[in-house]
Amino acid sequence: MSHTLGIRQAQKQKTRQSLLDAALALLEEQSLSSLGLREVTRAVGVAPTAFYRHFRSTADLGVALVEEALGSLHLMIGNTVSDAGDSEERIARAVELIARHVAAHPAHVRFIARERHGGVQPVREAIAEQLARFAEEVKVELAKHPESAGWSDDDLLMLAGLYVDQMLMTASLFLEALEGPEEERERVARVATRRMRLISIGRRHWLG
Amino acid sequence: MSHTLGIRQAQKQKTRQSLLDAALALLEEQSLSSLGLREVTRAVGVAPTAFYRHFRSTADLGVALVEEALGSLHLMIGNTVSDAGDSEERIARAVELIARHVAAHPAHVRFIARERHGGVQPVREAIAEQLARFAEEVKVELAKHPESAGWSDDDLLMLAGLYVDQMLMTASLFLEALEGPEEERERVARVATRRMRLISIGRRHWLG
DNA sequence: TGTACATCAGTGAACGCGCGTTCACTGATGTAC
DNA sequence: TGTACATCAGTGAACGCGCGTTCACTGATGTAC
Repeated sequence: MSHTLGIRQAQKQKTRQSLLDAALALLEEQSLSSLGLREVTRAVGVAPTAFYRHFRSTADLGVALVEEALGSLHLMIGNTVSDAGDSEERIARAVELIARHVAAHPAHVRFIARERHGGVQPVREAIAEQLARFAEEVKVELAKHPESAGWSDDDLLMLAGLYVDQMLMTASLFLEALEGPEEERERVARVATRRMRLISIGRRHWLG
Repeated sequence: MSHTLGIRQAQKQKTRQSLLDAALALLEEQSLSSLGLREVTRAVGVAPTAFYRHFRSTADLGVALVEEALGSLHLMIGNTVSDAGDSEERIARAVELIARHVAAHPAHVRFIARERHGGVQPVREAIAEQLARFAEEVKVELAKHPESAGWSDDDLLMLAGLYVDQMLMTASLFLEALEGPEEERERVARVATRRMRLISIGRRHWLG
């Protein structure tokens, strides 16, 4: 049998994950800069001091949450921005995918939207870094499209950044509509689709 | 002589403004949800209990800050989106105006960017309300442009919202570049200009 | 203009409470032989 | 397999501190006559 984690390591991982989960839940109604260490450990059911076995501070935990929330999204990008289908199909796919992601991971999306410009510097930086990576990856995918012929690398990165920001904006709007009626989410999807369409039209006519 | 405020009223206003100023300064390094009432009064030099003569809570103070930060911006919109000049001139004017505004009121801009998705619901709502008003006003201005012939009201509002979000995004990027070298701010201006240009091109080809 | 009373912005003491951090500890898990 | 020692995740008491809120107050400003 291959390497399994020792009992001790496995238990530690489990506690760490419980701390992350509890923090994420508590962050639905406040910002990271007001999240207390004791608040988190109380929610998990461990002693306050146990926190220090896993994180130096709540800011440190926040950085771990950024990794958890955005780290796994890189694979998704290839599929979303891939050159399969025409422009209109790609837009519909992207909006649908964002809606699904928000419904599946609302707390993660809320955390990122909230802390992107939040009061905790290391967390802001971690998010900025991940988003820059996203933009880079989107750029690479966009470059594969035939519509990108003749585009400078710089212009492609500009367009990629515009898409990334638009995705985040859309995710945030879906989030606000999550508790409301289906009708509201459809409205968000429609507006997001038209925004993407307009950008897409601008893209086609960018040169000449 | 016309009606002047009584001495008592004038002094009260002054203290209130001091509380708002002190809070805004403290919010450069944290979020509203972690801002303490005693922290604010200490910075001003009044007793903690004096706070209650002006605000029910820090959330209440936050709503007042939203009004202060965004309330005065409505007039600016007419000038920015007015139909004077061609598209390229309008974009340059808007980017320049955003840069100036960020340089003149960095703390206000930071506050809005931070609390737009922040942890304090009444403040989020106040910001959302103001931004919706902005979008509405931008829509009205856009409708006056000749390029808007044939556009539905709904599509104009979609475009207006895209512009408003773009302005906020740009303001936030200028803010991050505020402490750095001039070169960095120019980079932000260039990218923002091209984004607006792309949107503007999409706009021209939206119909047909 | 002067007087007597009302208003109310800001005070200061007091309260109970939860915070982050330290420290020496315990006891289950891991490791060497 | 069994034993003896090392590791280390989680404990629990203790600390000093700042928090939000209450309350009765003071004294300058406002108002009525």
